[in-house]
Amino acid sequence: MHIHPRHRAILDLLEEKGEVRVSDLCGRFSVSEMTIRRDLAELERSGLLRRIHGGAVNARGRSYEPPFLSRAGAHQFQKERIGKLAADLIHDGESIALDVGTTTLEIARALKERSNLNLTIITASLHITNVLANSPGIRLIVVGGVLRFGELSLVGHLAERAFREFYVDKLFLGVGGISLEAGLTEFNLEDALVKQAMLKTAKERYVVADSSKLGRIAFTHIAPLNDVHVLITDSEANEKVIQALREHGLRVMLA
Amino acid sequence: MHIHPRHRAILDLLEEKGEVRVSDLCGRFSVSEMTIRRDLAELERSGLLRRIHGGAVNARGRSYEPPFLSRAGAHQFQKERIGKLAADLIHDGESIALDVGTTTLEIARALKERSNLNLTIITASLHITNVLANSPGIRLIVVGGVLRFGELSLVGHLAERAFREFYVDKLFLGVGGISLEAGLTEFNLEDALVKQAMLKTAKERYVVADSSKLGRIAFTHIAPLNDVHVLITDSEANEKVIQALREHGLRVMLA
DNA sequence: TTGCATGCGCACATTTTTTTGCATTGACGC
DNA sequence: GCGTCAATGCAAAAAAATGTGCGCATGCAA
Repeated sequence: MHIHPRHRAILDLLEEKGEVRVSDLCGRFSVSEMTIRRDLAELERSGLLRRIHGGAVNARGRSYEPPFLSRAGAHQFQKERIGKLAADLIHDGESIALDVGTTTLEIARALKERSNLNLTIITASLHITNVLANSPGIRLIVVGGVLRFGELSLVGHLAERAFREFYVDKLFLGVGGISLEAGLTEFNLEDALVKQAMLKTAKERYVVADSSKLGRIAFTHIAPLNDVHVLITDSEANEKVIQALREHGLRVMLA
Repeated sequence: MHIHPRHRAILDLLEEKGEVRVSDLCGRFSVSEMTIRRDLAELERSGLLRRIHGGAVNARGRSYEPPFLSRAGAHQFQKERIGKLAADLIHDGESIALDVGTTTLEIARALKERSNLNLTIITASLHITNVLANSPGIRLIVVGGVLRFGELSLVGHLAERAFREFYVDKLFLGVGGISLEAGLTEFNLEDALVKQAMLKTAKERYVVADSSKLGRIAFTHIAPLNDVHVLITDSEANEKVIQALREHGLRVMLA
């Protein structure tokens, strides 16, 4: 990729100060504010910084997170964008299944931001439950099961059966990998079984996966690609891979 | 999600001091009180702090809603003693059902302290789940259900059915009231239904109730006194009431 | 009770920043 | 020379952040 020297300089400044302002940068580089905004927008798309009103801050070191929620640092920014886009697809009154995972957790966070939304949400993730607890307007159904440490996900026959009993408008599924050859795959067998159950009961089925998951094959098979309708990923994704997935009949949305 | 540096600074201050005031913050950041109020409102919506009159306090650590917290304060010492005593009755290898409530939560906390204990615990309380998550040796089964705000308890047919499917060695039940006339009673109907389901599947059935619950009658009937074997309460309890309960065949333990 | 002080939050005004559409520039290849 | 294309600038419109005025609630002291 051809990197603009100004971009490099902006990132250096950001590294040094932690925060930069549009008004400051345009003077420093003798360009218009418009140009700086475009620069920042592009750098933000690459996940190298985060835009704020009037400037930008370092993408790393966002520290005010509730401690009990572990942030998966990797591709965090892409996940947030995916989460936001997914949340925007959800309409008032719908019933939604939210899978376990850091990307789906971002959907939950984005949903919490949107108020006056009446939703029924079913999930096997206690992280998501903790985020959405006490959100007015959201009726939260937690499936039962054995608690899997770390992920705080519920697995086992209680979980699988619970999903079989509810029919939802939309499912947002997280995966360990998605590829043409192996379809949807996952690292943990028990989680995979739950995912299979989820897939059976949803009208519209979305996979959310940041670009690092594309083309990757994890340990267990979940389902063939055809079982889902839409993939939501981020704009860093390799174009050829996306094209191939589209030709396979999958609708792909870029966040 | 907004990354406003001021938000970040407010949270840092909060972390340091434990409490911040609107009037102080608006001077510190040279903005109007209105702006600070808006900031605090937004941060509260994200669950990062708790608003109080004139300012905000840290929400981290014990991160949940007022109703539960305020109730947790009452008779806290007694509850801790009861929890400790109950936990001491639990032996390695047993399976345990832990009911929803502040007293049973203390049992969970006491259990977490005791290491090298292999247990299977089933519960409908997300507070308890959060306490016991990642405790080595404890296999945690969470029943499913609809999340009841405030209590963070799971209710409904998923919860009831889950309890019916597991047989446990010991059940520790919390109640809203316990009396000779009305037996075991509870404030919330849905919780009461779940409690009934729990009672059916346990070999040894304990009620934990601090002395303020004795002689009190809450809204719904759970079960007659005969359905439980032991009451664990604190030593503040009225002796006559205890005597009466003992004569009725209930074993009473004082913590 | 009344009056006062404090704090809250809505509605609207103001300021700042961003977005958008379009024009301009200059490098590059033909 | 000339068309193309990416980079840039400009200005109007839109959106976001902030400030101000005002009514309301609460607590406290006269």
